[in-house]
Amino acid sequence: MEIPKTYEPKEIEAKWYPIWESKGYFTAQAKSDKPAFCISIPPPNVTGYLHMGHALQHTLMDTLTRWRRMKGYNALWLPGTDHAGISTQIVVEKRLWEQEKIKAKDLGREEFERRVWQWKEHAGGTIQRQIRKEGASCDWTRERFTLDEGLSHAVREVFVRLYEEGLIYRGAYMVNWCPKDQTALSDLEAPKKEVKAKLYHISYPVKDSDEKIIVATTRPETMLGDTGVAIHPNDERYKAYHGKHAVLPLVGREIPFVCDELVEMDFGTGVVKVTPAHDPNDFKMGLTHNLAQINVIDKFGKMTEDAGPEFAGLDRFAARKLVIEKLEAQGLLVKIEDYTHKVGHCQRCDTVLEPLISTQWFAIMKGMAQEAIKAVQDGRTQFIPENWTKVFYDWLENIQDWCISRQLWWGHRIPAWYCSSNHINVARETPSTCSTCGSTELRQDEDVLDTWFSSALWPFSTLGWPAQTDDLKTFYPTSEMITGFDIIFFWVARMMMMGLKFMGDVPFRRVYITGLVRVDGEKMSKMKGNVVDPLDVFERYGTDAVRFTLASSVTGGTDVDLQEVKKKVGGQEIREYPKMEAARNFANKIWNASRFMFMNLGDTEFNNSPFENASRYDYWILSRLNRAIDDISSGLEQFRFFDVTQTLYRFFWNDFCDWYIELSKPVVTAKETTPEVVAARQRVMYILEKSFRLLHPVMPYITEELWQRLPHKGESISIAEFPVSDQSQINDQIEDQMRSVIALITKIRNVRSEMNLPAHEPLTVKLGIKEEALQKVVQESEDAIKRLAKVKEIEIKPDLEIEKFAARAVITGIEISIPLEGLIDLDKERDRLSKELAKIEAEIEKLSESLANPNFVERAQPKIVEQSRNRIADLTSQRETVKANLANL
RNA sequence: GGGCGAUUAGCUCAGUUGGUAGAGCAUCGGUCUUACAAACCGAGGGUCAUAGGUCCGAGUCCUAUAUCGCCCACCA
Repeated sequence: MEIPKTYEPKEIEAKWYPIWESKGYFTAQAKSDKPAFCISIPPPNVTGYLHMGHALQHTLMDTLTRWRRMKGYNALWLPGTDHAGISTQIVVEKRLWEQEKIKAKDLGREEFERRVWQWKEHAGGTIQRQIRKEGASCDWTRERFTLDEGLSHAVREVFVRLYEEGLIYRGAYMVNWCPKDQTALSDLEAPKKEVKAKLYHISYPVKDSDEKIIVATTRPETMLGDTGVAIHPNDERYKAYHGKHAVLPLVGREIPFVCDELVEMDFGTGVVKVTPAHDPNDFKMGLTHNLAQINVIDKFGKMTEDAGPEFAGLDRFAARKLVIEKLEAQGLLVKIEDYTHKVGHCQRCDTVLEPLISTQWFAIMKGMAQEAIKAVQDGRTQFIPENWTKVFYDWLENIQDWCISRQLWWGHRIPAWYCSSNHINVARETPSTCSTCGSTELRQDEDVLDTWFSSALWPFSTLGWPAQTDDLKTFYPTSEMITGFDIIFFWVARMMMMGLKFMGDVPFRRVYITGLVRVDGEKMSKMKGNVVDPLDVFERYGTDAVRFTLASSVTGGTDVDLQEVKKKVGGQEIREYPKMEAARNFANKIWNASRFMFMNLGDTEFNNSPFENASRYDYWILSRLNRAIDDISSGLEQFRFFDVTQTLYRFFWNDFCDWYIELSKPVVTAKETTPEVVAARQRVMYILEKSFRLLHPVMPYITEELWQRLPHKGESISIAEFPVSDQSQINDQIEDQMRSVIALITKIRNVRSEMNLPAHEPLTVKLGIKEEALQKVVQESEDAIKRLAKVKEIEIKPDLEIEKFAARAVITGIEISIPLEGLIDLDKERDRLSKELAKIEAEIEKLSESLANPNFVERAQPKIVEQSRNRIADLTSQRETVKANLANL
């Protein structure tokens, strides 16, 4: 069979995915006797592109899904996309403007919606194609989109039920308003950012008095809407003002002093101006003290008529300047300080948000939040790593009502209709008459729901809810949720609440929270130019290699850091990723080990139990294999992806390639095909085949390709059984024995290298081995030692006599002498032995210190004490040997 | 202001009931040994951030401190 010398992933990857998909390997059964396993994908933006964060999470999800599928689960990885309200709408609006100079408003709602669908059809599908490239074993027959008919149905059902229960209400409250995007936002979409600003101290005259009080504000323009001045009820300094009024400068309005505990006496002067219409705190105080709400800023961020003729129409920031100028002119500006504080910004467009009072829909989350907390407390859902649990609790404990309406056109329209008398009709189906007054003139609410509202239903809406489908019965609760910490509140918490509310059970059993993918410790950003495009690196290193890299970078849920090395090639800068190179090399190693086997296979048939009457090293690799199976399985169970990949790497490269293949070579490559030779080939094939299956969840493409080339019949490794370990094949004794053989070979090589001996000159080696069993082991491994350490003659005795011109070494249980008449450099040998002696003595000293301590001997575990004694005995004998050899030089 | 995480070899990171510090990459030396130079063989390199404490014994547990990073919060 022709097989190239290096692994070329491109064609192989392109070949397999369509086969997997068309054969239906990833299609789960709605009803099955097998245990169910399900992961719902965190739906990416329908018009989005794959980034490294997806690649990371999808790799983990795919690895887990493939593993479970191979273990015989009815495994479902359910894919889909999110309509992503604001961001999609913004993208389409921008395109319309750039390409056609049309504003959305001019198109009208229906036409605009049609255009977005059009754009979705056109640009959509990209992300799905890219997910396929990752090798993701999603069940595309069950793909969902949040604006699907089915999901929209679920959204409506949930909205109506919550409304009927009084958990959704409509009202005029203060919300975060984005003057650019023209919509309300939830608190989560309004991250606070530190801003360098000024703190303006303004003096307000007290009515019927010559006194003035000083207030401090970062937003002087809002003073035009002040309707009160607040002080702390216990503040002695201002007791005299209780019940009095201040006269608002520039406006002349008389505004009352109010007492409120929200005021911090220690901050500034302890006096706060109160603008109920433009600050969340002031809004609350306004309600408490019945203060008027005067809107002086509109939804575009411009001053209103109520701000007065001089200010009306001005931008809020221009108004700020003008207010300051005027106050200064009147001598009412006391001072301006530099001040750094946090200001809410739009998550999408970074515009400084304006707190505004507006009529919106809200969901009351407190009760549901408590249920979600309980579900985690009693272990129905588990966070991994565990420390996210606390973050989750803290947020839910302090949850506020969720503003769920958005002033957008792209999304699930709120199922509320108003008659001409503004009676509210919330209904599953479009009503024809008002349920309150019977009016037939109904208009639907213009707003849509927050994107996250539909996402919150994702784990059950995608399985067919509210219909009681087989899918829903089989796969809910889903098994694992894998996502980033950045959407724990946006999404995970809300799924928990909605799942518990509407399904009566948690949406998933475990949540694995991943970190961020960084480059050289930095967040990726277009500005920095350090964005890594997954498709680009798939192309350059192979998808399997990138997957392996990502999986191996996942440790305790901490961030994944890709190192980057910049190289100039022909004046062009190329960015390389050493970890990916290493993983590519690993893939190449797998390729070449397989190549070795295929080259020597002939017409050898596959044998499921080729380990009858085999050699020690055969049983050794079998033991190593079974140990690896255990480690990999428990690692996958516990999301310990680093351990999984490391075990795969070490088992395959170090144990299998470096030792087993080398040890097997003479038999496997023999020209004559005796039954022993056939058996040896079958053993290599057996180990290799199991290795492919172990590797497959992480590296699906290369393993499928190679597995298919094996002589046995199997449809696809995707649906092959994941190896199960056989404890009876794990053999500590044999592993110990092989450790000695390996140590011996390594030591001889080491001496050769250290003594600068010719690389190819076969050596004669004398070994002093007292223990009979070990003697036997070494004797039986003579051929291997000769070949792998380049030795022509081995002599084994219980003790070695002193010899003048020889390099001497010692390992546990074995004394080594390599006669080097004429080749030896005595000074060099003396140096080498002295160093060795120093090492041994240092260890002896450490051990004897603890053994000399009676407390250690009494209190330490007996096992540990015994180990120390054995070790020290071994070291002491080694020391004597080295000393004697040194003295003889 | 609260909370969380990190600090181990030049770099990136492992280190699961406390019991002689590990890997990959990089470095140095040697090899085309017919699977693989994207390879093989060998070597060097760490007072585990600092200071205390518990313990026979601490990278691992406790308490402070420092530096970095992240999250949450209604001091205008």
